[in-house]
Parts: sequence; C-alpha cells; structure tokens
Amino acid sequence: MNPLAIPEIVIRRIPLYLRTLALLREQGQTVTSSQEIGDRLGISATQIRKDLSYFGEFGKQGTGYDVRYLEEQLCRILQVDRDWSLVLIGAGHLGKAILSYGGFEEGGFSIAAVLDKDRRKIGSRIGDLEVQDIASLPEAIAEHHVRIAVVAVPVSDAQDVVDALVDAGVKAILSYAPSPLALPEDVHVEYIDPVVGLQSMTYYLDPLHR
Amino acid sequence: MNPLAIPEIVIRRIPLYLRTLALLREQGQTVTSSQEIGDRLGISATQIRKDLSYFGEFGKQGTGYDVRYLEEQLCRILQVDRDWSLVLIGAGHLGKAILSYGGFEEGGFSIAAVLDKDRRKIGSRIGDLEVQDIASLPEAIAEHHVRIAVVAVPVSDAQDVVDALVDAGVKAILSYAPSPLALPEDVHVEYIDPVVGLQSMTYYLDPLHR
DNA sequence: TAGATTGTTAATCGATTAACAATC
DNA sequence: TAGATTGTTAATCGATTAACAATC
Repeated sequence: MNPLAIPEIVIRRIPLYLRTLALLREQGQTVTSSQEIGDRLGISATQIRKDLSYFGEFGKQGTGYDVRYLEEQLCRILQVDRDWSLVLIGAGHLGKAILSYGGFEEGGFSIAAVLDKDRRKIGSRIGDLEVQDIASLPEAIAEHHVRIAVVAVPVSDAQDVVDALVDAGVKAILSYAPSPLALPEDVHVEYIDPVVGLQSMTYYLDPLHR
Repeated sequence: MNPLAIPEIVIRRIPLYLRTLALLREQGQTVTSSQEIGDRLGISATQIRKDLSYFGEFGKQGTGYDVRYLEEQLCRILQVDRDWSLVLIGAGHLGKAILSYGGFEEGGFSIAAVLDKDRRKIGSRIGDLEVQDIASLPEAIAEHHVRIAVVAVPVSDAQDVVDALVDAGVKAILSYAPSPLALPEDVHVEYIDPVVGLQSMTYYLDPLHR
C-alpha cells in the first residue's frame, strides 16, 4: 500500500547489524565494511548495502562505514536512541532471569515494574524492584509511560495477561509463552520460543541408529 | 543443489503448526483444517497446504486433517517423535529458568546435564541435576549421547564454550548469548535474543512527543 | 447429491544477487 | 593515481498466492 514502506524483513535485520557494530566497537574498531559485517552474520555484503540504502547513505566509497556513526544512525532509525520503559509480567524463574540479564538496558530498554498475580510473590523484592499486584497494571503503565510489555507467565495465563495489557494501552508485546496470541492489528508481538528453534534443528540432524 | 531439498523457511514453520495442533488437541478438537490453523497463526491456508505437500498427503478432501494424526506425522518429520538429550551450559539465573521450564520436555527434549565453570556453582543441585564442572563436558556428552547443547553463558564466554561443544561433537546449538558465533558449516545454531525482537518492534511504534 | 476442503499448478509477487558506475 | 568500497539498477531467484480439479 505505502510505496515507501520498508520490508519487514529488512527491519528485522537491522538489530543484527547493531549487534555486530557494537561488537566491532568493543573490539576497538572504528571503521568497517559491508563485507566484514556480512561475514560475521553470514549475510551477503550486497544485501547489507541494499538494506541500508532504504534509509540513506551512511558510508564512504573506498573506505566503508564509521562504526560509531552507523551504529548511531541505525539506533535512530529503530528508535532505540531513546530509553523505553517496559513492564514485566511474571516474577517466576524466567522473570528473575530476565531482570538479572543486563541486555535489555544495553539495548535501550529499562524494566520499570514487575507484576505478578501470585500473592506469595507480590511485595517481594527482585533486584531494585518490588513485585506488584497484577491488578495495579493500569497504574504502573500510566506512571512509567509504558508502551511495551514482556510476558513471562505460563501459557494458561498468557492470553488473559495480554488482554489486560492491550486494555491498558500497551502497543508491543514480547511473549515468552509459546502459544499464538490473539491481538488487535495495531499491537505488535514477538515470540521467544526456544523449542521452535530446537525443533527446526532436529530436522537436519542425522537420525540416530541404535 | 539437491532438487528435493525442502526450503528452510518451510522447516521453520512446521514447529508452529505443531504448537497449534497441540493447542487444538488440548482443547479437545479432533479434526481441523488448513483454514483454522492459518487463522490462529496469521498464515494463509494455501501456504499451510503447500508446506505440508512437501512431505506427503495428510488430509481428507471435504473434511480436513485429523489433529492427532497430523501432529504425529509432523513430529516424525522433524524427528521429535523421539527424545533428544541436551546439555545445558551455564547455571546462572537463565540456566535455572531453563531447567524449571517444562517446555523442553514437552517438545521432545530432556536436559541430561548442566555444566558451569564457576567453582561456587559446581556441585550444587538444581532440580534433579547436580551442576558439573565444564571440564567434564566430553564425558557428559559421551555418556548421554548428546548432540544438542543449550548455551546460557555471558557473551564473553560464549565463543569458548561453543568451541568446546564443537570439539566434543555437538551438532546443534541453541544460544542465549546475543552475539554471532563462529561455527563449522555442519553445526546448526539458533539464537534466542529478546532484544532483537524488541528493537524491531520499536521501529513501528509512534514516536513519543514529550 | 451438494458442500467443503484438500493437493497442486501456474501466475504473481517480493527478495536476493550480480554487475557496475561513482567516487573516496 | 590505483585500489577499494559504496549505492543502485536490472536480472535472477525463490516464496506466496490465486485458481481449480479432485474427491471425501
């Protein structure tokens, strides 16, 4: 419909370019090339240049790309040049692992509140945060201007939680519950499902003969 | 090269079909259609029929698919009609969350051993398992006939761990470390990276005006 | 039978890649 | 300058979809 719309598949590769640029920067490299980024990711150099060309010109012929500059530009494009507040639903083992993982902060996200429905968990502290009652979801979301939620609850609770999130105005959901969720069209969702990854790898493994 | 090779993108959708079939089965449904599966997943019915046709004929005209039969066949195709032993590397918060998550077992995988390099963790128990020294990796892999590993260690350790896994004969790796790994061609890898998912959603969110 | 749904072909659509002029 | 690498066009490749005969 929109002739300027950028293919979603391109958008999904930009975070990978960012990962690679961060790595190169940490290794002290200041300049890189589409070839080098591609080699690291197993993607062709042409594809990387083509992807970037949707957004502008970021390199210099003969030289390549300034690592910091390109990183900065891609952050701006993905809108991660600002900080996004998240709410985390679910304070079980997975929730705790998510809270202790520094990668969200590094990626431009900060977890502003943790909520759970379990009375035994509500009020307990995890790191800097106190687990809140899921009933106070609307307040937590309003207070921190949250538009993104991370769902780390059992499959059986996931749809209810997601319905509540949508009612509270959340526009993007990262779900660790491995079941397809029903959502309005204007709410984005991404699934984290390790079993899906494992199951597509077993297809390629030689069958065991024992 | 191989004219009979099935597109990887098709293989990656089969686990999603399995998820949906399991859900339908749990809801007591015995028969389904490509339309219904597609509606749940946001995929066209035609695509599902086309995907299945790479492997054979599983339905009945006018009726649809027997839920249990199709589930069984797809499990067979992906080789998850058997049990795969995994080793888990990393006994931190994430490792514990992975161990407490029942989804692996349900999906055809069982975690046979947990290993870590941290002296303070080695010897401690998590659930049914005792954390082993990473140095005993080759023995653990041989003992349990392991060909798949789950990596839940910091980025700084990931490449070393993966090198050791490859040396020990592992052929598939599920990595929670968000950095591209260097691997031989015959070793499969899947990445679990929540930040990549979040960062591609922020692209689509309306910019905040404050 | 009539209605429903599959499996498959051919057409369309979109993504990747090869090639190369531009230029640092 | 010569060599390197970008940005972009056109060609190729592959995936999705529309259409429909087959048939339960």
